[in-house]
Amino acid sequence: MESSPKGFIIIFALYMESLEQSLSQSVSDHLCSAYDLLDPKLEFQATRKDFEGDITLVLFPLLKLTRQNPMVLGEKIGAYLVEQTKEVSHFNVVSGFLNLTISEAYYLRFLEAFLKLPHYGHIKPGSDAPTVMVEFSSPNTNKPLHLGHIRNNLLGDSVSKILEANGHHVIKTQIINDRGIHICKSMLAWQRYGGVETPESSGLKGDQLVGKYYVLFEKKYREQVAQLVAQGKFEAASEKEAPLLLEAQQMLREWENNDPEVRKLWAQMNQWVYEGFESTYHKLGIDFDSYYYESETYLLGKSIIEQGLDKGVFYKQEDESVWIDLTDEGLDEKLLLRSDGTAVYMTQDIGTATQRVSDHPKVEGMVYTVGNEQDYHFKVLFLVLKKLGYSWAESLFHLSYGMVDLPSGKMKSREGTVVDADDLIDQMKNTAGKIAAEHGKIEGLDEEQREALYQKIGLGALKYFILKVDPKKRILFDPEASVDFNGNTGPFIQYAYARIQSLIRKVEGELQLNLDLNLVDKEKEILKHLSTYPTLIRTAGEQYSPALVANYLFDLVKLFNSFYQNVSVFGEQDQELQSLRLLLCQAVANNIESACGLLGIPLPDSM
RNA sequence: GGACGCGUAGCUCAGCUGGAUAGAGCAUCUGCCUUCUAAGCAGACGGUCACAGGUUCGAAUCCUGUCGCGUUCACCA
Repeated sequence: MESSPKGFIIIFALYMESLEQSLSQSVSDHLCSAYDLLDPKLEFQATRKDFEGDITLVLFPLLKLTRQNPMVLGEKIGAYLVEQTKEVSHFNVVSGFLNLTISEAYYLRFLEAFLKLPHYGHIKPGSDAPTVMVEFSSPNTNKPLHLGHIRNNLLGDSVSKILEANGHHVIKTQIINDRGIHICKSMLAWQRYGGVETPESSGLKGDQLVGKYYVLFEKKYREQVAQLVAQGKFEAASEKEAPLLLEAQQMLREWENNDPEVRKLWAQMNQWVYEGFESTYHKLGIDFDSYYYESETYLLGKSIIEQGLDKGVFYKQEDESVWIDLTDEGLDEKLLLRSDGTAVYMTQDIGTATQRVSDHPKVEGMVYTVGNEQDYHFKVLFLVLKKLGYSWAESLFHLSYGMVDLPSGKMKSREGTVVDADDLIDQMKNTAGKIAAEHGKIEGLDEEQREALYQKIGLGALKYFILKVDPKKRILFDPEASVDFNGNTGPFIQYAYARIQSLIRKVEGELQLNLDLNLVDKEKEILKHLSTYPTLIRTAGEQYSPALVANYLFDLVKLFNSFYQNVSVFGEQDQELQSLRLLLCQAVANNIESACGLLGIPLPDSM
């Protein structure tokens, strides 16, 4: 089994895809010989609910080629398929659509194949599989993570898992913006107004503590400006000359000059922030394989700009600032290095990208998970890297996503409407506990088990809520709606899984699958849906979209619930039918586990 | 103003590489717990797919224009 993962996958993962392929081949053969056509394009689709059949061939595109009317053509192809293939059991033609019914034996064999793999449809990366780096999170180090970061983290993490399921090696990474004036502001405020406070002494998470001083700086700075203006020493317009700000700028220069005192404080405060972030990542169930720090890559960026100047890709203005002209590409001219030689945002990103490739020479692609307000930045970055001639620059992708807005509008720190990540995670967990208690489902669980359960449900609800929306669309985060655990939600998915686990716990002995049984409609619907999973994984990977996985899961669980509530499993007297149903449930549970794994959603065995 | 994105049921969203009568969840209303977990199931109600043209056998889907919302066009990150 281990020896030949590729062959293994082809046999099983493509079981249903091969159905379409083999049908396609048969139809094509028939058309070519009967109508003298060359490789006609065939369009298959799932048969609509209201019609009898499983898979449908659209006849319209073939009418002109064959000069037949739809009824006649459909009858001919249908009859041919029933006679020539063992998969098609019968057919009907309705106004241009040839509906084919697939034999039950085919679905049963599919179920047998499905159960043999723990993650049916996922492709195990071989040793020669391509490596992709996925960058996400990349927070500012001056404030705690908020709801927007949660979307970023969940997207990046899930897309990483989806790419892995598509047979890629994935390196999850971040770029940490640990350099710049904003850090110095927090440092200065801490020095002046805190001095001794640490996470331990204050009981605050490190990121919260540093964030507190960043806010404090802004407050003191505003006060200072106001005071100076009141004293007539100052025009409001020249607020950038205020002593506190000048002091922060002085600190940045000292940092760049490697002043040991400043560097020590900087290292200390950043460490606090990182520890705070890690605790939030841990709560979210997220981790990273590598970290990049702007303080370590911006110099490389500068040297690459120099190389680009030599190559003539960039040009220097009279004031010594460096630019690239992208007007031929329909974009503007873009600054890459300031006139004083210092780095800008772009400089640093160029450095980080090249650093990553030199650290991981096998990297064939990079995904940047960054909000859509930076669409333009990444367009420029990718173009710059291409113009510098890097081969890997051809396979860069900006995983751009929409903002998370509140019913009251945008989150604004000034108005205190920012939804803190830690608070939100805790709230979801509390809500899970409250609802579980209302349902009377926590009897017999000890405190530890309850906590673990609430954690899973709360996190599942949060992740599903965020990931089910198409990444590029903005999300409206309504606290009211987010605590609803009915309908299209994470707990809905988890609940179905828990119900199946409950059934499976009752099973004694080995279950045998008889391939010669009759299926009821609801069983067949589930198998049909399961059969689309491999294609779904591939599409989700191509489109970098966890939302597709979430929608797939929702549809699966709806079908399962309907089956569960209308078809009895243990009430079935026929042992073979009972086994079939239990195995079908097992397959659904396996699939929920695989798909939830891609979304990072944990599953409880009971709830 | 230029560029990019979005506009589908009261609300939140699927569907968008063109295919049959546009689908879900929430909300509202009916039923269903003496049978495997009711965080569920069965059903009802709800639509000018922003608007106007075009492409064709066929358009929510593709093209053009208009309107509305958002983002972006810094020697900020």
